[in-house]
Amino acid sequence: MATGRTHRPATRSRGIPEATVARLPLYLRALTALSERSVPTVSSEELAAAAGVNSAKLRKDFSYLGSYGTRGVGYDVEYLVYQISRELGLTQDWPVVIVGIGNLGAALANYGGFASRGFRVAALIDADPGMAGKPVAGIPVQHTDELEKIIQDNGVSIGVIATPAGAAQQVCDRLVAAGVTSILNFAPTVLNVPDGVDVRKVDLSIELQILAFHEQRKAGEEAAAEAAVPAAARKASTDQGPDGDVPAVMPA
Amino acid sequence: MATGRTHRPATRSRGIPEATVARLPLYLRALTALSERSVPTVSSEELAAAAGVNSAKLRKDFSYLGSYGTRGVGYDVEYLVYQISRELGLTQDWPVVIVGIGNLGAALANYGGFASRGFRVAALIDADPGMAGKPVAGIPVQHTDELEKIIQDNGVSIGVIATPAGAAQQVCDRLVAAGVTSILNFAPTVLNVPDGVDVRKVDLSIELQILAFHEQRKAGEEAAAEAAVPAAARKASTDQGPDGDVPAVMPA
DNA sequence: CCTTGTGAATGCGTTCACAGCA
DNA sequence: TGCTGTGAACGCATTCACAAGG
Repeated sequence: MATGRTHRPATRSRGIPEATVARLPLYLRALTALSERSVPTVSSEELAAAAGVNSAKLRKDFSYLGSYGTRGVGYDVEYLVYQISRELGLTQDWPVVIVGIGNLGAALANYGGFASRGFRVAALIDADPGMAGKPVAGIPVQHTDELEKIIQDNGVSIGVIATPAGAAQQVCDRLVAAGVTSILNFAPTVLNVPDGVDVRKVDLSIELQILAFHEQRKAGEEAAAEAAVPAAARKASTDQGPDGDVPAVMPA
Repeated sequence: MATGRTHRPATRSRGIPEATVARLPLYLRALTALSERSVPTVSSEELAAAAGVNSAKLRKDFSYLGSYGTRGVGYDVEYLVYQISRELGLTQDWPVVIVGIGNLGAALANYGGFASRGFRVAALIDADPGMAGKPVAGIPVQHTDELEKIIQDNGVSIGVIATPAGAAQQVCDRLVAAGVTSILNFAPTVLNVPDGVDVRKVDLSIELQILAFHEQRKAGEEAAAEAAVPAAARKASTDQGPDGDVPAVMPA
């Protein structure tokens, strides 16, 4: 993991486990929904169900933030929303640039979930001079030449890369040199970044391949199950081990 | 919990750890690149660098697949490509449907990385009757009414949900009822699925929030560092672990 | 009673370090 | 000699089960 640094720095570490951090946005979303329905309090059991995790995990997660619940009652929805938002740094405004305004970049620019939480699309950047000036999602696309200036003028620290794979590392280098320290990478490439820069990646192709792996195994199991009873000949031939553990890719 | 099986069933488990499975596509991509450059063999060290992991992890990962390397030499690139492809189930063809042809759905339909590995977009489905018949990425959009028929006629087992959050669960239920057993969810919702169905999710907003968390912490550390050492003493770099790896989005 | 908060137990994944083998 | 393959050690995450406390 990019971030999972294990450093034990001088200051009394605030130390929230990475796995917990990754779930906070999930809790926040569930809480926001409750808040909109004006639900005042929620138990760990209920909230866990809404977020798709189990309640013990949720309580443990919250215990890293502090003691925000009331025994015998549950958690105050509004208060928790605030605490988690603050912990995630969503009480401030994060200007974001998107580099690479193709199909995907445009889709990201149009994505509403952006503004909903502290994120603001500060600029769209593309290498195609023909795109310069054209508005996408109401924001004019700017040319790559302006990249450094844009980053600096807007104090951008988070960049989204939606370029073709071939351009990604180069764009990444420029973003980092200009001061970006967090990158969300949609290009199917491994990005090399210096220490102190976080990279998270989203890769459709990888996700599908992981699904295919499990899918294939399910098919093998079916066949094995079918063959198991009828045919007595249990040869060791099929080395395709029928072990039935299909891991939970997600809560649910 | 959807899946989280823990059972240790009869047969001796073929058991490839989930974390390993999630990295196989990464190795495969690096190997494919080497293959295209006609590199015949590669050491664990080199391949690990290309995939952005450390070599011990890579060797351990491969050890779950079998002994495909040669001591003192390394791995045969072509052979490994084949073995990993087979393990991931990419030697067969996976028809996929995309439901929800908005900005994102259209971007996914146009995404080239699909066909490159065993995946084929069998159909595009949208609830808007106005879209029916319109071609996106060369494929005519079909109406949601046809969903069940499409799934069954094409033997689709993998579905991609790119609808608005409000429609996702409903679409998911219909996909599952029609026979889909693997779902890639782009909608910002927790999907409930029966056992035996795998769900992976991709959520832009969550990724950004995780980045924001670390970003905020960096800012805090900077300030703390500045305050801690008023003037001189710039110590030996910032802590930071030795490994410069790149993360993964993974389960959740 | 109820539900939170948390030590303790367990399980999984990563890393280490070296034995085994071309 | 050099690199793979792997047992063992370690560390992180999850789960259990119950004490604490409204």
